[in-house]
Amino acid sequence: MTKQGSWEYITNQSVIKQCVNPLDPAPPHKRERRKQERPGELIEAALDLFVEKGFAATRVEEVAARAGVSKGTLFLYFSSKEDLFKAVVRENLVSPFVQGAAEVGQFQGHCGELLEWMLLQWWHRYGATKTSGISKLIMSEATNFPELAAFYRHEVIEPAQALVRSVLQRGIDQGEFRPVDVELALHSVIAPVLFLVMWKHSLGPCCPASEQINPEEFITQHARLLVRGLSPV
Amino acid sequence: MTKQGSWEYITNQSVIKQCVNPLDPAPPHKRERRKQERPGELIEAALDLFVEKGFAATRVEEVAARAGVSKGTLFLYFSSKEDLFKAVVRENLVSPFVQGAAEVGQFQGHCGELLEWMLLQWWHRYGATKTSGISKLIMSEATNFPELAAFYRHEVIEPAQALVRSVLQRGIDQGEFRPVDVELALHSVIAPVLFLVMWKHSLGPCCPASEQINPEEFITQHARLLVRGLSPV
Amino acid sequence: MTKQGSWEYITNQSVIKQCVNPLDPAPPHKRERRKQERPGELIEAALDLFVEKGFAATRVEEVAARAGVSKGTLFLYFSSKEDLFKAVVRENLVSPFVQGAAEVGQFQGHCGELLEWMLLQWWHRYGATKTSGISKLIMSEATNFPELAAFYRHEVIEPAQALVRSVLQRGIDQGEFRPVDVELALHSVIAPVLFLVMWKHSLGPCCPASEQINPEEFITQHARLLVRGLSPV
Amino acid sequence: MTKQGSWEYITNQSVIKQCVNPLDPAPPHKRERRKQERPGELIEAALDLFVEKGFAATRVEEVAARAGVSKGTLFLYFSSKEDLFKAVVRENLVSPFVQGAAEVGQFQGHCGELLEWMLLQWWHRYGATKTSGISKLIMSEATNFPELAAFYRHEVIEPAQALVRSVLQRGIDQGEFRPVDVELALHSVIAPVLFLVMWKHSLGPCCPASEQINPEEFITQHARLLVRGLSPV
DNA sequence: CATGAATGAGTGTTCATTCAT
DNA sequence: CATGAATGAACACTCATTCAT
Repeated sequence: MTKQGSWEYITNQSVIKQCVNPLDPAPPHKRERRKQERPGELIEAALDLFVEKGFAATRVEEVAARAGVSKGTLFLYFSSKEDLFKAVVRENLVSPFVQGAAEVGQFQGHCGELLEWMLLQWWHRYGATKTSGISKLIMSEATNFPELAAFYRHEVIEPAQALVRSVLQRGIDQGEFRPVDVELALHSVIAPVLFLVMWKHSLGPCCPASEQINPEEFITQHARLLVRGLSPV
Repeated sequence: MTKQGSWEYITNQSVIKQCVNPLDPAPPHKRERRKQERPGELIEAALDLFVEKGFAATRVEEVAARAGVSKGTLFLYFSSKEDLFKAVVRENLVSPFVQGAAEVGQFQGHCGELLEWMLLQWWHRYGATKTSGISKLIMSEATNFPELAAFYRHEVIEPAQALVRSVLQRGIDQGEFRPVDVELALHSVIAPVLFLVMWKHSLGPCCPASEQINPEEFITQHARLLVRGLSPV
Repeated sequence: MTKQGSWEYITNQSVIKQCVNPLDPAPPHKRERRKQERPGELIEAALDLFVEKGFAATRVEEVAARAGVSKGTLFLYFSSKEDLFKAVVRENLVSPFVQGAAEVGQFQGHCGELLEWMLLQWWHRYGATKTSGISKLIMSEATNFPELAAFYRHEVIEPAQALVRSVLQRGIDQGEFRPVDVELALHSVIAPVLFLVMWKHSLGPCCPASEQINPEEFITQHARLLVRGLSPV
Repeated sequence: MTKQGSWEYITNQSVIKQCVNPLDPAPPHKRERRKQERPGELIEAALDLFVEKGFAATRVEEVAARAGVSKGTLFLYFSSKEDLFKAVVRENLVSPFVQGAAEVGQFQGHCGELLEWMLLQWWHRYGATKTSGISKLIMSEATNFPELAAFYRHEVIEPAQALVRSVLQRGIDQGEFRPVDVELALHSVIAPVLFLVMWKHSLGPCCPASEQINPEEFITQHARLLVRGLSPV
């Protein structure tokens, strides 16, 4: 019970965090507006550019320009380019599972259907959005920013895995799935969609239109393949 | 006789030496002439550093130093940093792949088994080695070096996809697999192993031992899930 | 009163200072902000060094140092070494020429006199100054920097030729000169003064005083020889 | 007399020099041929390249390659690139006036005709040939190689000036020319043809065909303009 | 003698970071 | 607070010169 409680507490915290998020503040006084919004505007600009060009290839001057301030001002809010990068990742690490997890918990019905629905939801709410660039960013720069990698693992990967794990386990418990190794199967579910995100932000853009993957179709077929592979008999 | 004997002995020694360590033959001179070995040594050093630090963050001088030569010497063998990278890819990905593809062509038997075998082979020969860092590197830096990305797509990705595609198609033609969309299924096969490689070179190292994925087990189960999912009835 | 007087005196001084040496106004700060003056100072420094050592042999760092700034600052104002050179040419050759050409247009009188006057003016305003080193420089390095050569031809040579051509043609039309081939005659006018410039910046300095050419006398006599050679009867 | 004798002696010397010139040796033994010819071949290759690209832009490796030897071999014969440059200039400083001077001395007739003939001869024998690149080279690099400039002045310029001076003086003495300042007039004669050489090796090649100067026509018209300008009445 | 592999100081250019105003 | 001019340490790449063979 304590565990569950503390888990809820953490969840709440992160929800609160999301509200206090400087990107979305209560309407401030006109005079202070600019000042308070600065960091958020810089982070937003930086997110775009980091995702598009990577950490090394993004110039702070460009970030500042896109945020409509001077280069010097950027360093007033972030002590270094690395610091800015960390802030970008931290700020955008809104786990797309917080809300989704609740819905999943209330889901009544076949786990196979749930799995397919979950993956499609994940794609629509996260994978298809700009924010998914964060995942690419983290995988790309993990070795240079191990602390961010750990942060991401803890805040995003593990909750996501827990969610998928619970669905798979429920499917097995209900006799809907064969008793496979859940820890391994979990990656069969997650890997392709994470890969999709990586692809979208790396090699995808340099492939001709004829070779583009249709994400929804791919996810649907993949989910069905897996569910069929998991089903008993 | 003694003289002759000792002479023979020396001869043998140097022959042995050559077999044991061809990189260090006879007393090495300050200015060694090893035109034959240089490119290989440089490629090896470059592989290590590119994998470790990424393309942009690796300085050519470092590569040269690790190969035991000066900066200028590197440019004697490779006309640019990009050229060096291409050589690394050619040497470590293209050549081994060509060899592997030939073996697949000769395979007689169930396509399901072939699929599993292919993925495991791919893991042992490539995924498990440091060379697989190249794949991570490419995905990380593709947007900044479109020429490299195109080169990789053309030389590595497309041949690999063609191979998997042919196996899936054969399976369908032989009635072993259901007539799924091959272009989509292909990614269900490849994505998880590529993701495994990404993971290994990014977030993997910051996970505790307890959360490590056992690659062989994962690949085996994944292949079987897919094959089961693909099988008719 | 003394105070006021001395104050006035100081004010006057600084006004004078500004007139005498606008480069050193008020107490200079370590990090001076002189966006207005910088380009001019850099162009001036570049002119000196280009003339002295040639384009290729001049290092941008040296130019920056002579202008009292760092290497990076130079690139704040000029995007490349070639760009800097073009600015030097524009500032020192193109602008003054445009002004001179206007005066020629207003000249009323004998074309023979005009020719002599033009050549002498050209010498005083350009040939005799260090700026004329640019012409030598261009001829020396034209083959290596075709873009610069084309730029110079277009911006300097052709306008100058057009000017001389127009004077010759007018002389012929007015019956003051014989109807010679204007395109050839044009070079008889220009070549000697350009040669004078080349000489001044190449072999001249290594000739003993006794062999120095007096430019004004030479130009005067040359002009008169030509005019006499061009006159009818 | 002594003067004249020593002058002749020097003339002979330089003729002898020309014969001993490694570029044109008596047929040597086959075995030694290569060795003896090396420096000459290198100098020839270097002349071409220095003329074409200037000193700084010519790479010794290119010179060696054009001469068919390795880079190392070049340094066997010339201790440095500068040394090679000096050898090129020295070796090619065959005064085109040695033979011409004799012919001029024997000329009987109008000095005006002689002047025109001299300039045309000079063009055909020197200006139009590859060797005229030397003049361009020297003017371009004079400031970097003052000793070569002095050498050139002494060996080429002064004899040439003496020749032209003598013709002008004779013309004045014979009442064929007006008594102008000979030292100045001399440059009116020489400058245009030297300029022609500079032009040919610098900006000429980057001008469109329509703007090319026809050398013979220019020299002819220029000579006639001058002679007319010099003639009395 | 001739080679050519190796060197390393030097070049133009970029960009995160600083700091006087 | 905000600016933006200035900095200087890098970096990829070049090339005259050396020297072991």
